[in-house]
Amino acid sequence: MDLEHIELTDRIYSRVKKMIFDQELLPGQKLLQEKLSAQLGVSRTPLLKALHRLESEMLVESKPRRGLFVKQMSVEEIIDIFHVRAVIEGLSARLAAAHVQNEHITFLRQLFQPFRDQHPIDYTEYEKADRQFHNSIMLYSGNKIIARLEMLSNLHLQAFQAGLLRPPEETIDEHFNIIKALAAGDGQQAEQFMRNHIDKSREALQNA
Amino acid sequence: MDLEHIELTDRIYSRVKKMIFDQELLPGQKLLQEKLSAQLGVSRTPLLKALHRLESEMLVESKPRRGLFVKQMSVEEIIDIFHVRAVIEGLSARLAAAHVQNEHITFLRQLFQPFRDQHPIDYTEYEKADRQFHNSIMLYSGNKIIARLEMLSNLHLQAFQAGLLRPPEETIDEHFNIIKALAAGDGQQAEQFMRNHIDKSREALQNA
DNA sequence: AGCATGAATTTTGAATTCAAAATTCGCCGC
DNA sequence: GCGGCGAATTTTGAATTCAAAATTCATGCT
Repeated sequence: MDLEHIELTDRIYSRVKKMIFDQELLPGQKLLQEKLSAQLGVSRTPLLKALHRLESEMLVESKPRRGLFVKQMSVEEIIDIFHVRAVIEGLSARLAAAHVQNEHITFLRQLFQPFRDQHPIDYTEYEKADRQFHNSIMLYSGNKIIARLEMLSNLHLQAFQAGLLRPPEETIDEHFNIIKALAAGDGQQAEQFMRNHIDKSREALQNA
Repeated sequence: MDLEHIELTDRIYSRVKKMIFDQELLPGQKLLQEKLSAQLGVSRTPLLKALHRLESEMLVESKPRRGLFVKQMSVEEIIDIFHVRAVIEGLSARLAAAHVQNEHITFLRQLFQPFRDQHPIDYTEYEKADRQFHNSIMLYSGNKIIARLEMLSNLHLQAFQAGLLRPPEETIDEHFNIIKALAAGDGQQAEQFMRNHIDKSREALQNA
């Protein structure tokens, strides 16, 4: 019984995901299966499995009989995602408040500490911290279904790169307020703060 | 250019999904790829693609090197799902209130009309109406991401069959109240009613 | 030159084949 | 009779092959 074995598909999945996040594969680009699988040194079978998984995470899009493409998000879709994020992450914050640990709070604080007096703020670094912040709270919720939806908070990359989102200067305090509510174990307030935080970003997007 | 063509995988996907809902394939049961694909008259390739799609919808579970199984939900997981449903469907109701059509309202009302003075209520029929009600409102939200999460409201089947949920007599009025709020275009209230409705079912589940 | 037609090439979707891991089954000792 | 051991069988994960559809390319026509 070989429980250690890591599936080829899983490794390919991670590599392709990274390629998309690193912009080695660009939004809208067609994914030539033969070429990509050759590049990765595997057959089309595990590559396809990985790509279908990414499709379910909305990073890849399939056009039947046409091929698979790196998903290109429209502003409308990003707005839809933000609506969903607001309520899902609001719920996460509420649930997390009930059983968050001290180490968790410390970790969340430390994520944004470097930017408190950094001028100008390194947007790319801040964006990474932001992603970690949101992903962590979803994990701390302890809800397994939310864990599956984590990808929702990884999808606004394009909007961020296009400069469509609010600048760090505007959001950093909101993050600390959420952390405060979590630390106080106040689920209602944590939920409210998180929802407002994400809703404001959506509104910025809608007015852009 | 053959746009009409329906992929084999898609047909297999629908058939297997139906088999699961119809309990031809039982929760926890192992899915023997060779046998199932033979039954369906296809090779393992399109069957596997379909099963992986169902996996992303949480109807099927994969245990690496062990095989694919019809997913068996634990009560904890169902509770997690209800937490998520409450906020997602609450959001759906709020968004739907903004642009719901008269025909939609009529359709929703007509779903529950038969049960108003039916005694005793046919639980199986009511469950179908309930599913349609929730799915419809998610569609009326107009949010494409919510449409992708529709499956969440199709997953409590087991809980229902186990008699763990609230009886129709208790929920029918809640449904009509939601419809009223939608008809009035009151998004806030529609959201509140929907959240309460689903949260109450979750609480019933937690106390069972 | 620009466009339409159709042949050549590429690429996808599906079936088949193959190797490695897991499961089953029968044998043996106790 | 029961439990463990190992060979036979089954099943999975991955590669390869094959057919059908889509795309590209070349040719000839206006």
